[in-house]
Amino acid sequence: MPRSSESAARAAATIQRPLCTVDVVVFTVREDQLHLLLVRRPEGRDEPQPGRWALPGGFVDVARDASLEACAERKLREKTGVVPPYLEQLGSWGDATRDPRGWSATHVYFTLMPSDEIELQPGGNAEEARWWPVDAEKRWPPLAFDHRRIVQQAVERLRAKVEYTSLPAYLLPPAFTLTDLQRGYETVLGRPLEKSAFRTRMLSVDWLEPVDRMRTGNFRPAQLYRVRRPGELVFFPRTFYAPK
Amino acid sequence: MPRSSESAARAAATIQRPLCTVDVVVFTVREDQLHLLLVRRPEGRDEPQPGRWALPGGFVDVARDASLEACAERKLREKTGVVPPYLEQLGSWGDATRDPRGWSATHVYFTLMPSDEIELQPGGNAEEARWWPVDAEKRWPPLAFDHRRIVQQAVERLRAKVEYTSLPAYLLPPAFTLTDLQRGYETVLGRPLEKSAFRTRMLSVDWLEPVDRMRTGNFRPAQLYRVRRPGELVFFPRTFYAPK
DNA sequence: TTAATAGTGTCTTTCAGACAGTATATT
DNA sequence: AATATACTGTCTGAAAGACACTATTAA
Repeated sequence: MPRSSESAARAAATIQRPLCTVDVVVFTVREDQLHLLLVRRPEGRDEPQPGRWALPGGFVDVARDASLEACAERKLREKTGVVPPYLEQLGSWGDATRDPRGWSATHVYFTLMPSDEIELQPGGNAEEARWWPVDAEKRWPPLAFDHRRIVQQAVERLRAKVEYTSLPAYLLPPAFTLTDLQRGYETVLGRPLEKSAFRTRMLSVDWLEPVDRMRTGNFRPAQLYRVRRPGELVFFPRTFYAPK
Repeated sequence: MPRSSESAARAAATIQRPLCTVDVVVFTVREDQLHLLLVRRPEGRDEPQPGRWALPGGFVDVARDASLEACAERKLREKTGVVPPYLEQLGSWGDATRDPRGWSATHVYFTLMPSDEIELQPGGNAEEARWWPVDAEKRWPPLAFDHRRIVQQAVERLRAKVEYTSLPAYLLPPAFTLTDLQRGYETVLGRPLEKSAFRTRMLSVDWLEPVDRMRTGNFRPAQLYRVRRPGELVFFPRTFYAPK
């Protein structure tokens, strides 16, 4: 990969290397609203953007992290104590000015998880970690670095992909009803879906299996389902129609 | 982004940084076949993978490259002399073992271009640059690093996206007929599409405009079209149906 | 006039939207 | 029995597949 005029060994040894970080956008649903996780940066006077809210993340540690994805999983474990059921790379942002410490590239992953699994773990330095509603962007705090732009892209990608994939299943506990699942979709998309078409779509692809338990308590019991192959993503042949 | 126990300044200064590279997957169509561009790595004895075929790319140069994307554009200019009409980030691959020189992260972009615009520019060191047909994977040379895997992902992404976007327009010269465009789609997808449905789809979204010229020469003249907003990508509401 | 390519029309199929109707539990 | 929620059926509509048909040029 070095240009032919460079000696590779020299280039690898001497070329100035950008900073290399990983950030994670964590989505969940609480109280029928899509939320994402932000953490407060420490206040130390050597810190850039002290006290600002930011995506959970940090430097790749070449000694501990086998790969970018492993690094994302570590950051996530440190903040939420959870091994993500689904982790997708959103993209990379790298340029000379996004971080005052120098040319830096961040590698962003996103994940979805049921909120009741999560116990937020404040970092050793009394960092806060908090859920913020995705809508109500006006009321977000100012974000560190270019994280606002990154979050916007993540939300865009999530919404686009929910139109034709099984992504919202990862917002739910292992067993759920079709109504739960539909509410998951509707919460992410921010619009109602038609019940009959929704159920036909979900059951026409063989990715759910009924568990032999029903959800009871509220009037007529409902069939509980679970995902056949957790970790995989299912693609539907069309997007939901946009409403008129 | 550093862990709270670390001083940011110290971390930025002392943490060992991964190598940071950019690679580009360049697609084109020649003789009704999808091709991609590979370059031969130099033979110098300090070079890893000497003489192997690889994606065009190389180290990010923090002094010259304003961003990852700018770096991709530079690599491309050096190899093909072309400013890409479309450039999309495919993803990043970073781990401890993919490059013998150390922990490295590569940032991969892909692009499509009409092949007649391109004059391959061998590097100063008599590197070769060559087009390879995407099918006939068996007859590819062994690729350097993890580039085979990356190429496979790029092809997958391209084919998936062609099902519901206007991507193949970037394989064509600025003015083209609907038949040309259909052939572009068919070449990428490797299967025939139905003419009537294809034309209806293309014209139902307002992204093409007729130029007041016809393609003549071969029997009945055909209307030439151009893309209304070059650089943009159009999304169609459905994928083409998979054939039975 | 024929060959070859450009372009249209018609019928079927697939699947989502709309919405009404039936089913089964709790109270 | 009333009610709330679970689930199904039927009709419509949008866009793709299949394929036949018409249109316009060069030779």
